[in-house]
Amino acid sequence: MTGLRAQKKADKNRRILAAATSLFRDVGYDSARIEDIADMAGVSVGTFYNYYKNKGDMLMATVSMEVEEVLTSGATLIAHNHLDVGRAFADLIGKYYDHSLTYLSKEMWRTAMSLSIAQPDSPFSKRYTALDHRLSKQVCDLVRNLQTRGIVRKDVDCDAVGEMVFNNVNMMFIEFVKDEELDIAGLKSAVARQNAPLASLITV
Amino acid sequence: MTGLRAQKKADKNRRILAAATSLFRDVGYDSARIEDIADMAGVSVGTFYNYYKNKGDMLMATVSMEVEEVLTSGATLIAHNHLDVGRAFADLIGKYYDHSLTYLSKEMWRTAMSLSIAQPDSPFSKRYTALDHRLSKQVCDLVRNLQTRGIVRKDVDCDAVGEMVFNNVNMMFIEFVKDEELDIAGLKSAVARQNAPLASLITV
DNA sequence: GAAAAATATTGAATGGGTTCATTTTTTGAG
DNA sequence: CTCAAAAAATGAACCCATTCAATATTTTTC
Repeated sequence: MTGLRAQKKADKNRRILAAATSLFRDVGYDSARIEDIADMAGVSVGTFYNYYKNKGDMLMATVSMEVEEVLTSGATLIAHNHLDVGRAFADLIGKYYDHSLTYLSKEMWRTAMSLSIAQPDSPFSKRYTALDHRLSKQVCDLVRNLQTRGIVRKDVDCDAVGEMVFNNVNMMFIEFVKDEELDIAGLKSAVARQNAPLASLITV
Repeated sequence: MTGLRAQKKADKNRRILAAATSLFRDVGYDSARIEDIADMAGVSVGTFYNYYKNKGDMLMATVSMEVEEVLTSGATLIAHNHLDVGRAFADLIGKYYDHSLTYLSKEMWRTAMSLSIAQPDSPFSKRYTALDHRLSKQVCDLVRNLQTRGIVRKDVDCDAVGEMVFNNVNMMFIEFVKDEELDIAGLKSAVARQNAPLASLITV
């Protein structure tokens, strides 16, 4: 009657998540063995697999959290009354990039991206891709908002522009996580430079 | 005195390459076991590893061939006297996409991309990234060429535009290889639509 | 409250990429 | 031709993620 089962389950889930997060950050994703995670969580290897489909699935919990928060913070920003297209892009993209390393390391991002490309039919990839699309839509929404408010030319295809800007943001982020040397400031300024022509030309 | 050693080496290398290419295409990259490749080539597993650093390294031979040919065919196209920016983009990008599945399957592309992100310090990734940069430069060159010939506005940053267009091409290609349903015609038209605003606005 | 059913845990076994100590082959000097 | 050194080939052993049949625990039924 206590829901003992559910209680234990929740507890174990918490312990496994904590152990994995800690080890991923500590020794890196690749070096964190399932056995180590299970040991640290006080369960067996088999139990780990009852809670998570596989090692990559573990990452999604964290990736998901990271991106959901990014989306939320982006949504509030879109409502602002931006006066300048380039500035608006920089603000939104800045929010994305600034938040990106809150829960995930570069290595964890690389692994997540790598998995989502390598196994596109896995639930992992599906979820990752869905998050990407929501981010892309958000950039499109920003462009549409600017157009409605008369800042962007009436004759531009907002989705086309939004998707192009987002794809560029994404690709540059891949380059960023591939190189431990690069920092967020450099990333931002490179993207701002790339955005400049488009931003200025679509401005009324 | 015959250079017997060198001769055998070249022969084995050829046999391993042929076996791997054939199996990757036939049963897919993941299902092709090193043991199978070695068997088909008539060598031992250990010998495979004397010739290729690892399984992913095998792919690079093919990826490299594919991209080198794409670069060559792109280079001749840049010299043409394009009159329309959108058309010029579509022609170059079309060449890239049309050639992309000559030697590689979508699965092989996914694996190659996935590896290049997951292990950025590996020789594999370095080579892959270098090829990507050359492609990006080629798009920049096209924009510069159009600007020199008075078709693109004098005040645009050709590299910024070129990089943005290429990054979008690349990201869309990732989406393409992630989904076995998508075809090249659809890919081309989606990218053309995304390019349209930028192409029209940078035109004199 | 005892037995049956449902659910969860376990760790040894599996599979495939990669390594490495040992063996075989080739080369070149005498 | 002979033999020692160099180069190449070999496959059993290793590492880890993942699976699964056996075991243990919790819940439900009567």
